[in-house]
This record gives sequence, structure tokens and C-alpha cells, in this order.
Amino acid sequence: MAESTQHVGNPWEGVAIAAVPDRLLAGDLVDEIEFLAARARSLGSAHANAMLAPLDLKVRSYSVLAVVCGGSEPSQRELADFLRLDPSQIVSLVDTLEQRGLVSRAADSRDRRSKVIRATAAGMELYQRAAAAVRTAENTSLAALDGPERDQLRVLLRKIAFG
Amino acid sequence: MAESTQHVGNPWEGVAIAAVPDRLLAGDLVDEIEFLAARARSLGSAHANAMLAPLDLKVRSYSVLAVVCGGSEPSQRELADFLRLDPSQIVSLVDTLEQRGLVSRAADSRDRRSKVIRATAAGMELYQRAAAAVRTAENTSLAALDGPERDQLRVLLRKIAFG
DNA sequence: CCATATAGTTGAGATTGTCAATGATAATTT
DNA sequence: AAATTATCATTGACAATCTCAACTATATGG
Repeated sequence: MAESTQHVGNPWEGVAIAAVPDRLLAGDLVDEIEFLAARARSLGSAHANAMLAPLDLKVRSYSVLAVVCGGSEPSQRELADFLRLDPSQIVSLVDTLEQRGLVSRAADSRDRRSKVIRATAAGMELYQRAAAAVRTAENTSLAALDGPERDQLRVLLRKIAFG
Repeated sequence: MAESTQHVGNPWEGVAIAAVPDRLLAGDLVDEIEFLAARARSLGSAHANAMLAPLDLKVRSYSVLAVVCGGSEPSQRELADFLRLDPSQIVSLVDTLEQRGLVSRAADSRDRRSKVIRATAAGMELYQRAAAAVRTAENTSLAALDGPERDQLRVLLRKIAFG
């Protein structure tokens, strides 16, 4: 405990991460990239969710907002494929974002089955703050890696996440 | 399509992976390591689950079996911390593995609250086959990476997954 | 025109995540 | 030693997520 009593309360400080005895690190699982990715992602999203909570977002809703704020005007189907979620989940995610006035559904002139999702001004504004929060969270999650290592990791993950 | 009509049916061939339009790859999300890890893991576990299905396992139950088969004789609490699952989830996972005769609960002589989980012979045997299936799945998931790249990725992920 | 496929939506059922409470035991304090 | 506090496995409740099967409206190909 620091001497200061002031309680700034960085949200990610509340994230509990249990230590793992060396004995368990001897198994084969720690050589499996998928397992490592799953654990890394679990730790990462715990931090990110904690940082996003004050903004009433989770990594889930944040990721939708992030794509939409990219300006690519995606359809819901495209959001589903990109985020690897079921189309029905996109419906409810866009529903709540739309109710909050962060996002809008517009008719697609070329395909009237499809809807174009766009960010509103409020959506863009909230996204800016959310992105900053996520960057902070990522920074703590990746504390063990220096800059070049993070770049390497990004490149490698991008290769397997997309063709 | 090959000329042969024989239908070997590698399970992972049934995994549908939708292509993503370049337009969406312009956003900021593809620079976020956590997002990339989430997508990579989603693709990976789809493949792995498909390969494990014939063995009546999922990545979930497989990961428990894998740790137990590492011979470290973990307690359920240790399994929970290692796999980042709630202790109550470990209870039901161990329950079904135990009912299938793959794993056993034994009293811990040094702490009678705790239980030591061990693999049975049948458990070890199934694990061997499951591990092979997972290796095959990982091989398809990581097709975009060569050997050295996979090693790099493993090292980087291990750094953030564990201290 | 007809058949087939696709986008968004709704709803159901299974799986997973989260959390609180409990009984047994351990560890710590008084 | 007794009392308090903490930890482990377990149970149960509830929310969130996943998965799938319909359905309507529209598009596309023959």
C-alpha cells in the first residue's frame, strides 16, 4: 500500500490474475498456440472490460463500434463475418448501440435486404474515448513485450486471423 | 474437387470461414492485438472442436485433460487458475471426465479440502489421440505461418499469457 | 416466371460466464 | 486452546453468449 490515501482507482487494478505454479507449466498445453492465445485473450479482455465499464461498453460492443467508426459503412453481415459472430448477435448489438444513439441503420440503395451501419457524431466521440481506454488496457496486458515485440506479434497474428 | 469420390471427410473441411472485404481491414481494430488474438482463437477453436468432436471432446474438456495428463497432479483450484475458468466450471468438467473414466479425484493428504486430479489409463490413451487431432487442427489454423514464425509466436504469446 | 440463395430478424435451447452461499478444513490471531 | 479469518470444492441462480432453425423481404440465375 502506498502512503497516499487518495484512491484514483484505475479499473484494471481490480483485475485478479492468479499466479500459476511452475509444476503446471511443464505440460504440453503451454506449447499450443491456441491455448496461449486463449489465455492471452482472456487476460486482455478482463483488463479491457474493466477499462470500458465506465463507458458502458464491453469488448463486444466496443468491437462493433470500432468497425463502424472505421468509416467502411459495413452491413450487418459483414460485421458478423469480420467479428466472427452470429448475425443474430449483431442484430442485438446494433440494436442497443442504435438505442444509445451511437450508430444508425440506413437502407442500402443497391441491396434493399441489406442495411448500412454508420456511426453518429456521439458514436464517434464515445469511440475516441473507448479506444483510449482500450489502448491503456492493452498496454498493461502487453507489459511483458517491448515495442518491436508487439509489432512482431501483430504481424504474426494478422497472418492467421486473416488470410 | 478431386476426381476421387471417396469421402474421407476431414472434419475441419466443414468449418466455414467467411472472407472479409478489404474495406473493413482499413479500420483501427486490425491493429489491436487483443482483437487479432480473439479472431485467431475463434478460428483455431472452430477447427480444433471439429477435429475433437469424434472423440467426444471440445477444446474445453480437452484442455482439462491435457493439464491432468501432464502429470502435475493439479488441484481443481490450480486447474481453474491455469485455464482461467471459474472453480465451479472445473467441478462440472471434472465431473463428466470422471464419469467417463478418464480422470480420478483423490484426496490430498496435505490438505483435505483439496482434491488431486489424475488421469486414468483410459484418460491418457484418449489424450494421445486428442492431442494428435489438435495438432492437425493447429496445423491448418496456422497454415499461413512457417516453422520459425510459429516458434516466434509461441514465445511472444507465452510472455503475455504468463509472467 | 420460377427456383434458389441471401440479409436481417425473431425466438428457442444449449453452453458458458459470474457470483453468492455453504460445509469442511486450514491458517492466523488472540 | 479458542476464536477468527481464509481457502477448497460444491451447489445453485442468473446473465451473457453461442448455435440453430424458422420467417419475411429481396436478389439472382435459369
